[in-house]
Amino acid sequence: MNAVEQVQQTIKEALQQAILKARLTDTEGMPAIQLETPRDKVNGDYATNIAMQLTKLAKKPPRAIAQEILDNLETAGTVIEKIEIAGPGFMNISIRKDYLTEVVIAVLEQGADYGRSKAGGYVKIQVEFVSANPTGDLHLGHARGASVGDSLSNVLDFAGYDVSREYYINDAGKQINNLAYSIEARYKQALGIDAEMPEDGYHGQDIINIAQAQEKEFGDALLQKNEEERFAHFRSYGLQIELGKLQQDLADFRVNFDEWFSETSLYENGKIDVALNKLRTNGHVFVEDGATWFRSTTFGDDKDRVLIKNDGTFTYLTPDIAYHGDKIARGFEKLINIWGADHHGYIPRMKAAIQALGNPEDMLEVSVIQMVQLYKDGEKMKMSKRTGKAVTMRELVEEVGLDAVRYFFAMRSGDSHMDFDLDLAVSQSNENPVYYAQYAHARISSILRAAQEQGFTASDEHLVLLQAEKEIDVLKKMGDFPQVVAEAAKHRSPHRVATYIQELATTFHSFYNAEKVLDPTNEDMTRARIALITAVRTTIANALRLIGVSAPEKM
RNA sequence: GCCCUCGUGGUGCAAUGGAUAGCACGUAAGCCUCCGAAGCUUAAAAUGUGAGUUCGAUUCUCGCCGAGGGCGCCA
Repeated sequence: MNAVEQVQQTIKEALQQAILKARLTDTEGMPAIQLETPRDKVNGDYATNIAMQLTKLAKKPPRAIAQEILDNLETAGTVIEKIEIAGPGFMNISIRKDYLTEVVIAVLEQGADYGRSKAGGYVKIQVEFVSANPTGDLHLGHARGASVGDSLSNVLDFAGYDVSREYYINDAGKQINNLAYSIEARYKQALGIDAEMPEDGYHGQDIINIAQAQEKEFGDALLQKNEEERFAHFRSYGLQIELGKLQQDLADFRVNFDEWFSETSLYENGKIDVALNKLRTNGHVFVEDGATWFRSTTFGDDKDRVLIKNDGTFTYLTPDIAYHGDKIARGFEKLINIWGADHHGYIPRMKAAIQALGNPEDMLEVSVIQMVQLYKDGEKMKMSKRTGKAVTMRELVEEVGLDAVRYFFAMRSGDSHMDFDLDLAVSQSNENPVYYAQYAHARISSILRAAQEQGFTASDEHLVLLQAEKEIDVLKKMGDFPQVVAEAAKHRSPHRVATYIQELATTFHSFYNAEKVLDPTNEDMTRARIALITAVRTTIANALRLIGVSAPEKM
């Protein structure tokens, strides 16, 4: 517990004591006391709506309850400087100014860990995201999914969850066969043979490149192999290349996974049968029209789903159920899947499967990431000019820059349909929001460099001097960070961190314009302010790190 | 037709059921002999619509209107 949390804890305990003393409820009925930071600072440093929450229990109007709490509250000698009733029954609390500066000490002590908390209780949680088929390049939508998934994972980790990031490789189904056939066709074409692409083939440039590389390496030698061998070769080779490319693209996007889980391994380890048997044992499977079905309607799906087709092969659902069964068997208490909006119709059957395997429905959470629309020159732009295909993640990063892409996706809630303004993201000017936060970090770095040259050092001995309005604003905003992270984790909304970064940068810039940090005529104040801005820089860097954006010392 | 997501200033987005609805772009007016003006200050401008639940609704429920997505023994 850092210094700020201790202050909050002290206030909560004092309120609880007062409530008990006033006999408004007993220990059993005591609601959790929420301290929020009021929007408007005339309403104090903290506010609580506890009096409103107690209306039902105490059967009195909120303001009367608030008054009774006040009458029984011991404030002498505590951090509470002032407490008053406001509006419909809020209790606004001002704390002694010398306690506000505790946050600076907390940040300087915790450094890169400032903002970390135990809010998540170390629940074992798995986040599965991207999971694009290894049959081509990642595109725009994957970039958003990767950004949101990675940011969410970072936030969960920081908020005290035990997080694992996982990518599910669809390396077993029909699409991989199509990949192999597509490479084969391109290979033949590279040899000058008239070959037709398969009906559901992949027409991307990457496939042509792979085939041409094969032609260079083997000439026509692969034609000598029998069809089965050649197919197996293209299949495994294509998979290796495509997967390697995915991994590289994601690493370059600052997204790293703990586990790359192969669909094929489910077949090899017999896990599909394990899952099917469990569904059968639990009575959720039936046979009809020559197919084997999962009675998902038992769990609210709008129709039952085929598991084994009448040709004896599995539908895509079957290994997916086995996969989720395996996740649970590995001990995860919570599964979060991040899916594109085009898969959202799949949620009810997957949730049904989770339940059919004997688990609570809410064990699986699916975050749906809505579509991204690129705009350039005010016009909708779906296709890449270069390739005529959907814009790839790599192209987007090349054009816009990694930080801007990560920031733009991190800014938005995943469930909002998003318009990505390419001109704004590309612009290297004050119009671009990513620079705003980075600029604050660079600016502080610059001041600290100057401080060092002039022989100033930080000191936490004179923090009490930080009394100016803008300084108080910065202190309070900085103190909010751990709670912001915890809330972002709880609501699975990493974009709240981006919103926070914006706010913290604003309070800093505003402070900067109002007060001079380096002042040779006031060394104590200077040293206190250096401590303050050092803490701000750490907080901004930590927050930027959570959303995968760099914190530059110079720009 | 059924299901899901979303409707907030001119535009793009925020807001655990709480106080005077935030931010950015754009618009208008100011601020650098001074630590980085990619900054600051000020102004105008918004909850699609109709009911309901509640002390209190941008938030929850239902209807309507609008946008996107999904409804396969494809993945």
